[in-house]
Amino acid sequence: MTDYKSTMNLPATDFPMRASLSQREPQWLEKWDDLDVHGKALKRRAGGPTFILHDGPPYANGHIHMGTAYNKVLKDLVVKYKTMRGFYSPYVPGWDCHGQPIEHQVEKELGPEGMAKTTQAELRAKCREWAMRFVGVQREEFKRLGVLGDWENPYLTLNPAYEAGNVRIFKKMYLDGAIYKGAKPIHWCIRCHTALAEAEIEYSDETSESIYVAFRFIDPTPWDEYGEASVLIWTTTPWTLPANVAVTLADGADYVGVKLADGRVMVLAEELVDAVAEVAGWTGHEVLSPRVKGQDLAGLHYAQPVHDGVTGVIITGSHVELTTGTGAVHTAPGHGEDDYLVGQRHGLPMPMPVLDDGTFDAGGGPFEGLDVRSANPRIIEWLDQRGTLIAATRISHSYPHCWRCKQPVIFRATEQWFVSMDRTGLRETAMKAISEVEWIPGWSVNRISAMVGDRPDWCISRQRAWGVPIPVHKCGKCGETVATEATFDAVIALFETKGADAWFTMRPSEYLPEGTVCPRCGAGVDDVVPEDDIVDVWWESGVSHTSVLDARPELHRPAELYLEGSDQHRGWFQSALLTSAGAYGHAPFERVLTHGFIVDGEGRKMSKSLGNVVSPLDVIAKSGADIVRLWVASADYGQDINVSDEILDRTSEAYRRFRNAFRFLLSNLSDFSPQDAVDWHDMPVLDRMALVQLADVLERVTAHYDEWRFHQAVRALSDYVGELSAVYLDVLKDRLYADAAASRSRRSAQTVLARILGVLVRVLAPVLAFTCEEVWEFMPTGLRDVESVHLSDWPSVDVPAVEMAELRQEYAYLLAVREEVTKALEDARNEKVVGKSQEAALRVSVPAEGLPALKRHEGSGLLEEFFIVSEVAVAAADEQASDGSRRAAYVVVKRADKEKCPRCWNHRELGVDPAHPDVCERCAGVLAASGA
RNA sequence: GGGCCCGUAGCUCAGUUGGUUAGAGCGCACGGCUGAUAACCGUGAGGUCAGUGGUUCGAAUCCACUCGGGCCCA
Repeated sequence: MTDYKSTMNLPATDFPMRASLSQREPQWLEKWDDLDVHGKALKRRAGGPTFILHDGPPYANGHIHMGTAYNKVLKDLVVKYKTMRGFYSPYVPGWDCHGQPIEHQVEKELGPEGMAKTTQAELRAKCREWAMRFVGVQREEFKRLGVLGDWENPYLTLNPAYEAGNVRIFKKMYLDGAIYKGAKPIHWCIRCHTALAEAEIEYSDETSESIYVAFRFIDPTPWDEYGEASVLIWTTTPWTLPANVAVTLADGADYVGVKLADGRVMVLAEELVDAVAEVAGWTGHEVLSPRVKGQDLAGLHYAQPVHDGVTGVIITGSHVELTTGTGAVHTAPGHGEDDYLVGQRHGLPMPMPVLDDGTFDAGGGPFEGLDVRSANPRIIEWLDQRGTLIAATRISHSYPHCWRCKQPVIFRATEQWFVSMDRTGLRETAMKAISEVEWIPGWSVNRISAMVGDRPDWCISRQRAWGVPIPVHKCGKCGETVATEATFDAVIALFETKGADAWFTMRPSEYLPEGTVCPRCGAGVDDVVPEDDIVDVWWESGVSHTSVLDARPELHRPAELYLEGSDQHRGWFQSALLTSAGAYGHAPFERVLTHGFIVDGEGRKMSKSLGNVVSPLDVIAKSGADIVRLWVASADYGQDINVSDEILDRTSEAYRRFRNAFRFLLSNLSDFSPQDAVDWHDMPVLDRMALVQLADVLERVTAHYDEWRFHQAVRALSDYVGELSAVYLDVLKDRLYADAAASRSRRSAQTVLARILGVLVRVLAPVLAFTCEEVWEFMPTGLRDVESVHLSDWPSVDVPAVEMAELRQEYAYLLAVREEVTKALEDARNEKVVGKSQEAALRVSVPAEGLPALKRHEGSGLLEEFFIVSEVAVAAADEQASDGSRRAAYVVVKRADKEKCPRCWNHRELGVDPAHPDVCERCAGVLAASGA
């Protein structure tokens, strides 16, 4: 038998079936670098509509993780899509470079001795070095993910111009009266004389005093008829009693009086009476009526337990627990977070009798001069002598300690700087700004509104070294704040030229205007000293709308989009919103997209202890960045996003399907160029149907992208490619392989394949950034108009609109019939009647309503082609299925009685052409034309 | 403890204003093909829609509670 294989147009391409992404991707990175794809894309879009996605700066410490990778890829997806749609969409990545974690790392590296020898300026230099190192590390890692942007010129919060932006906003808000100096309790180490951040605290068990103290009421109470009433409090920090100003009760809880054996009445939460009685060793006590709700006792006054002649007040709060203690919480706003917040809400004073070194000043009353720890037993003894100590024991509990000296830390109010939410109406302005922003997904607006709606004033000062100074001065003589438009402008100029480092090395007289004087005592510029504190890093990153969006000519404020994880409702979204609302009166973004957090396959957070951490770097090394990108695009970011080995395996399988489809398309276009294209009206109806399908899927996918539903776009494409492989591509093989290479029928098929390829490679490019570039390189040169797929335009498919509906309907009908055919073929296969479908001859019976649609194709070859069988006879169905249901078709399968053509493998009449007696008529024609 | 949110087949996702037997793709099982071949095609088995209780003629969909999970607070 002659070998006909060589006479066929079998698929041919060098596009590898195996992706080997981890090896091949770097090659495309190089190409993009060489071409400057991001820059070129921007030039192509210059003058067009803009779409600014403003990057939220990740912290420049450590390697990237799944969360940062996810976020960056999602951003890149948006930028690539918008760029293809014709938007001028520059992407300027940024890093958050200041802050306690870096300072802490550097300090740990230096060790205590090294720290002692290091000046603040030197420490800052080391912090800068550290930050820059990780900017470099993360930059390479983000680039490796295929993220395009201005990597050579990112924004860094430590750049002088950026630092100056902080001062611009501060100046505006300070001069408006929104920024004030107040006090707030923070963790304080009395041995190191320093403030501690949460990360600098180590918790360990500690034995503490546990005392119950009676605060005598001076207002009438519901229990007065039984004796002298007191509210009974419990505390483990007796030394905070001199700072007591209130007692907080639980709102809805019931309180009762308890008459003790000695006749006094103690007021406490009813459900804790038994527990307290046991600890205090009460016997013969009596629970008195009435039972009163916490809120009904609010406003009563009692005698301050330490200071004679001073009173405290009963208030209520939601933080009061009824599991331990008495349900009546001793409240000293200067000594605890809850106490501070509840104090703020009730407008309580905040006495702070403890000095830097932990000793009491005059506010400590009888304990002045003692340090807080040695004061404890003295206070207990003193209370006992006064008769107000009801019980005293000791308990062991977890207590915070200083990471440096391992000593217990205390909560102590210190002077801090605040942004007021209400003095200048910032809360109102911000709430209005929120309402003008598009929040995606929709629930996101609830979250940000709730947070801004009831957040306390923003404490923006930190007692650290590595950051941007609070840009005000104080009078060295009287302590008054020195901050005017002129001093702010001088600081802005200083930071812009020399950076914030100059704050720590220069004297104010070197950069402040000569005429600067203290507004209170009139001291001159030589007596002015700079503020020690630095600004909260959230403030710093927040002002990027000014330091970056306003500062860079290619960007603008407000940005079209901020896109971050949902934790940023508390973080960057809010700090950006508040600083922008405070300075400009509106939001810095037009819309905000938030995504969920990365969790493992079971939905639990990733942690080292659970051993479920997946690193993007490992995935890149094992499977490639495109797998990461496809995983990102496939997930619904509206909720938490799962990742696990299994999920990534599934992602790789989905990837392979796309890749194989690309390979098939490429391999059948190796001899095709645009001038071979066949016009719409010269195309077989199947090809026109395929183009309608393509137009439909493109429309769906575009809508999904436009509505930020990337996973739906990927799904639509995946479904499309699946059906394409199963139906159209499978059907086309006969024409592609067996018809004459340059025949109109084959060229028509190729025309459609080329359009499909052109659409797929473009619409998938934002997701499969590397693979689509690879495909681009393998496409016939006539099919690509630019050097890189990432420079190309979003595709369109031109199909005569009037014909679409009919073609769509007819295709749907043919497909329904085809489904019955495949089922029947499967049955026949199981009966060993046929193997491959080409061995089959069908009789297809259809109900009357479908008959004309099918009948008119009978004998044209279309049905045989579409079902991939050798013969189709169409008949009217007069029967119904045995179960009474109506099917689209009833199919009888027989083995084709004609012989198999050795060339095209269809069963046809052979030898019609005596010149080629072995083969069927079609193949004979092809052979004759090619001169074989 | 509070605020916002999530829980549909092994995996990723659809399920329109509550309306027949809850869908798809992948995976899996079985089969076909060997001219997309570490591919391709077909058939099939998988779900008490987290649970419980309500509202309703009817609930995956509305309400309440419980369980599990996430972020942010405390």
